[in-house]
Amino acid sequence: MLDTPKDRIKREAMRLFVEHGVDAVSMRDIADAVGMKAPSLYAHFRSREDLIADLFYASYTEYGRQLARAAGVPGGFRQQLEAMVRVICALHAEDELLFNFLLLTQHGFLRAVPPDDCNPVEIICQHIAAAMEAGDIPSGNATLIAGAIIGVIVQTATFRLYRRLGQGLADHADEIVAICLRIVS
Amino acid sequence: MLDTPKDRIKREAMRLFVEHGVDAVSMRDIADAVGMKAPSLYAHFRSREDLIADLFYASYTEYGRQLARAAGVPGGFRQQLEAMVRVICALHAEDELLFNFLLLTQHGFLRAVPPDDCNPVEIICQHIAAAMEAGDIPSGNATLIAGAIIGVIVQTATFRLYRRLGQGLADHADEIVAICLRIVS
DNA sequence: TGTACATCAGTGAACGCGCGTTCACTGATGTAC
DNA sequence: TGTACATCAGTGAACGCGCGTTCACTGATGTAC
Repeated sequence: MLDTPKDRIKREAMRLFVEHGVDAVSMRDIADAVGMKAPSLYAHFRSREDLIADLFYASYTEYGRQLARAAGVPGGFRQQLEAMVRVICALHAEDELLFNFLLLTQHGFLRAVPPDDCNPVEIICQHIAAAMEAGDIPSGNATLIAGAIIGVIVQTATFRLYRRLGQGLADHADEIVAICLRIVS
Repeated sequence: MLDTPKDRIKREAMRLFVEHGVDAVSMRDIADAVGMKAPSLYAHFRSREDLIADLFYASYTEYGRQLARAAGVPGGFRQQLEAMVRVICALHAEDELLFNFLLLTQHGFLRAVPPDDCNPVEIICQHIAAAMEAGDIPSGNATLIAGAIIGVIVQTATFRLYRRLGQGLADHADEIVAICLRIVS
């Protein structure tokens, strides 16, 4: 079950997209990487766009679900923020390719992503706003603070992608948590 | 001198790239927007790639120069950091289209950008490292701290791009400066 | 066991299309005498 | 002033190419009797 043709297509497509950019990779390129011919891909995905959207949205909403679960840990807001940051770091360590794919393709999709309960950005924004309302952190522009926290994480992943950092997010988790806590202080 | 054909081509190309994504815009699209036919573009740029690279690198290194100048203000490290953050906010206000273009296309170019004196990321990294050496801020992983600061700014611009924030960077400059100072505290 | 048939992942050949780019040409503008 | 010529931004038509996708077909595998 771990290596169905469909899974292999998804993995190789993701690898090529990260390596060369989504638009530089053709259906023939993907098929080659999997060891198939291009028409065979259409037995598994209705179209190229379908394949890409499947890769993006499935992963993005899964990230949202994991984040929502972490946000539900007992304790005060700072414990919840720490749990959220750590789960993102863990997701990066678990599948860096997937994380990088989301990082690189985000701008092609974010316009179309609905701001629902599985949207990671929305989840963080709402938790910051709630913490401000509850008086757990100094009040201010919740969206701006949420953006700052997301920015710290995303840019660290970007630095890792471009080899400015020698280790992944998980190896810097303590420092990233500390920075995020300073932002909400 | 402000409206040569070449300048109009650059501006319309940038607008279309930001609006639809670089790969979704053809030379014919750009020519249409300018009111020309596609072959005319080749009187001004040797190729499509040349046009895009020109747009990106010229702007990116110009940002680097402005940042380097801001970093040279007299005073301690915190004054310099504030000056750098404010100049980026000002650049955003001055030409939001250009800023967004750099934001959206960065991943297509960052692999190829040389880490020289005009690279904005490099400038910030080096200033943070120097401040740590000098004991102006607590020592730690300079690259990580630099990434955090860059992340705060970049993500704020991203939130603005996707209309999560109603105002540009310049209108939030005070808050962004405050967050960045907290990061290096 | 052998035969007929259903299933289905994968293929080879072909399609129409839009792309980046080339090139001979046009037509307006400036210059020489 | 008028005529001949140079310059040069812009154009119409055409090119070869690689793209996403379709479709009739293959060939291996499983099932029925």
